Amino acid sequence: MISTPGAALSSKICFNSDCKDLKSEIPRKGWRLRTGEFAELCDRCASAFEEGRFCDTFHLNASGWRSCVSCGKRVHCGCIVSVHAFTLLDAGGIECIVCARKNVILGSSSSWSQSFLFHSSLPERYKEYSARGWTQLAGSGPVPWRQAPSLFNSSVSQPELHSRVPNEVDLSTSIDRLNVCDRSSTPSQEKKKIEEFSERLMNGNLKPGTRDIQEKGNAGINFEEQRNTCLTKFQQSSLKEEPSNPSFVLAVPCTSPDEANGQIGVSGSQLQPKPQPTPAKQFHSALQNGLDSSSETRIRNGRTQPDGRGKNNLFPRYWPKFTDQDLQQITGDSNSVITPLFEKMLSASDAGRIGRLVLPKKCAEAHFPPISQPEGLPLKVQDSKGKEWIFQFRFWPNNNSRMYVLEGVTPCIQNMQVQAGDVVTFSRLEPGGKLVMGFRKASTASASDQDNEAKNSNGIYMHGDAEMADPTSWSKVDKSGYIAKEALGAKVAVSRKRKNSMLGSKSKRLRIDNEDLIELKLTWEEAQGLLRPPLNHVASVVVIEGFEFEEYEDAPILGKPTIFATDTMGEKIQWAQCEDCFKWRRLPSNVFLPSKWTCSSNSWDPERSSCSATQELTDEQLENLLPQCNPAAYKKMKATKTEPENGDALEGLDTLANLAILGEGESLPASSKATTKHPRHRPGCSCIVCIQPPSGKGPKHKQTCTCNVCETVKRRFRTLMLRREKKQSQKEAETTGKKQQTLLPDKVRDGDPPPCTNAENSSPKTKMVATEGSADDPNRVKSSTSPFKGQIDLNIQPEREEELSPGSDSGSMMRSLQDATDLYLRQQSMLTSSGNSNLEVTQTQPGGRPGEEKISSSLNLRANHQDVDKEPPAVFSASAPTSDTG
DNA sequence: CGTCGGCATGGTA
DNA sequence: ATACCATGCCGAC
Repeated sequence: MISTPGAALSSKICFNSDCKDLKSEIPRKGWRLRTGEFAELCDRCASAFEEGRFCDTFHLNASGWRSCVSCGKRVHCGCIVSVHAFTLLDAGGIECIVCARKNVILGSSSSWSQSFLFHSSLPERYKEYSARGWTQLAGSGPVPWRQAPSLFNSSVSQPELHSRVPNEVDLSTSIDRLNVCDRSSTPSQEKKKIEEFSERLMNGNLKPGTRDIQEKGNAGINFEEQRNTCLTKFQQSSLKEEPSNPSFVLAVPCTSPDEANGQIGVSGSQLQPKPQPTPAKQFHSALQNGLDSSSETRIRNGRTQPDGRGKNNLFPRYWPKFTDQDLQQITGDSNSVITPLFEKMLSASDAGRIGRLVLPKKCAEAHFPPISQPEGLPLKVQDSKGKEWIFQFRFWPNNNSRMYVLEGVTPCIQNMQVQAGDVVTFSRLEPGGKLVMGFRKASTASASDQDNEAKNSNGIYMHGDAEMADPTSWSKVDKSGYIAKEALGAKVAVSRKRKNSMLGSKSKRLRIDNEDLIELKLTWEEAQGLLRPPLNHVASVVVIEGFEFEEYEDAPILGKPTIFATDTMGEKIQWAQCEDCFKWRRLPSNVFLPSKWTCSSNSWDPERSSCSATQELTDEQLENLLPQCNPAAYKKMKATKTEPENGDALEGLDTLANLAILGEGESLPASSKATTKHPRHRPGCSCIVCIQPPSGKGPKHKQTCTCNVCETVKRRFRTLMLRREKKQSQKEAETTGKKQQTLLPDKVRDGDPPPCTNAENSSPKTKMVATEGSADDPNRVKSSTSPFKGQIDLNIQPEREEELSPGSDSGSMMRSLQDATDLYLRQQSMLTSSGNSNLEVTQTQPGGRPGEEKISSSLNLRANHQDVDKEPPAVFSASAPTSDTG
């Protein structure tokens, strides 16, 4: 597909043989050819090339597309244009340059600094540390690394790297290379050598002269932190990037003057430059840097290992699950960047009086300084209050392996008032590379066991020191958790009061299972479907890995539930209910309503822009429009005069969304949700839905936020869209005939009530319905017909909940609304100017109790992937009645 | 006798 | 089958 260089260069035609456009007078350079010259391209192709979408544009049907083993993104590996967009992996497969670079950069930036090492007072140790400095290595050049040499040499897009002194560069990268080798493929002998070598390198960076306390026996003593060294400075410089160099943290086009091509923006990197995160949100960048950026698989499985070292090695249960609040609590200082490392649920042994915290081996090796002697090193750790502690980081030989422990943790653990079952988190604070320890109370403690934990100990992430958690900032989340706990009743009560609770590994797992016993029947997809852009906000479009996402300044909202239908003219419409008079009004299908919409806002039908105007729909029509969906919901929606929605509606939605996500293991049995299937949405999940404060309240993620949470949500959303679209296509192909039969637009006019919108079109939402039936039924996700238990009415009021039968089938209602959601999503993809409308989805919660609070969660992301637009909106089987019930 | 330190054992992934 | 890790065990103090 690439024509021969000579011919193309000499011609007036764009070098791209698939283009044939004329080059401009001053042709733009594309990739470097084997002759050394550059391909001369027309503007269009040059732009595509520079933006990294050349192969996507011109080689889509060519062979050679492969998927990045890390993020799953497809990369064209079959031409010269994209030759630098990927790197071949030792174990086979390829990794896109974004991931490859990210991993390497992560390795660099994640290098622990000695600032959290307590400097040993032992002379031997000093000898070891200082005898062989890393400058030796620096002078000897980079340690062999063959996978992605360009990753280390970029200067165009990573000026910070060049601002570093060469030694620093060599040190950081070399050590991490060593570590990468160490953790991945080197034989044990060599591994040991490398490990010790790297250890010396690391330790050589220590300053022998600074000595604060003795090596041992000082656990729990606070002290002033020591300042950093050049390695730390590197971390500072690299993480506190200049606004003009925003691409360091984000994946950047692979660019290197050392490369033959020197091209920029090959397909491996499709991220467009994003606004620089504010300093206060730098941890987002760090997170983004450290966390997976594009893999649905990884999203499903939880966060990726955020640190370069040990990446892909840690078990999911050790993956950190930090929320913004957590990070902010840790950082406090807005200039700090926090990088989650790992977390561990405290075992009885850990929390016992022995004061030994067993560290997961891979975590220890990945994130803590290498140690070659069993006595290890004293480690400085700062807790979330800013208090600093000294632990002895050491290991025991064990079965030809090592068992890493932190000794002397008892004072800290007692100080934090954590116990077995609680979770301790480790993260790194930049600048300084300080090791930060946080705690998260176990989520399932029964109230009787832990009255003092009250609402904060309900599975929503918080730090152990309860007084640190700002109650206001947690209000909504607390409510969510509170509801969850209430709804679950005794099910989730897990006693933790025994000091030596003997929470063995088995117990631990059971514990996790219990955490997941939130029988909320909403899936992530469902929750996603609830989210709408805020009103009257123009979205900024951010392109992430080739996908466009709309981002809004304000928190997303959940809009008014409407029912989509097709009128007799085949025009798509929707029915919305006035907030005041509860009459149903006909609206164009592409409009979106705020949650509190009234007739007076009905600008589309002036004649019915007042509550005094009659309703077009007859009761019968309405009845037929709704009941198939959900009698309970119908009852509610049909209600003509009940108390208006209270102001907590959105709160309730937040709660719902939180709960929904908490329960997102979806319909998996709790036991299988625990650690492997969907660790993300366990209690403590840090996904945006779980952590997002209610609309308009509390800190929000900015539209430019690139934190892992936001990125994850975006990717997930994208995947959701694709999946749904695919399903939709399949289903539509299967049921086209049926639909045609059910589409009887004239019937309504004749008095035949319109069927529920979802009656025939629930296919794309099948998966979303989910979760009905037994929680143990692995197939229930696929079922769209079984009773839809456990739904939550997002807008329900406690008073009204009483009318709802817990066992009532509101699934069809949900499906209806999901249909609407689907329509909305598709419309969003097609109608670029309709971002100011809203939908609202209503569900009922069987376990709902009067007085329970509700919150709302919101998120407004829109995937604009081409695939999403391929299919037309679903044809809704409901027709628009035109008769007026007067 | 209680605690500590180190190692061994066995369940689990 | 293996590695990991929770914790049991035991000698030293």
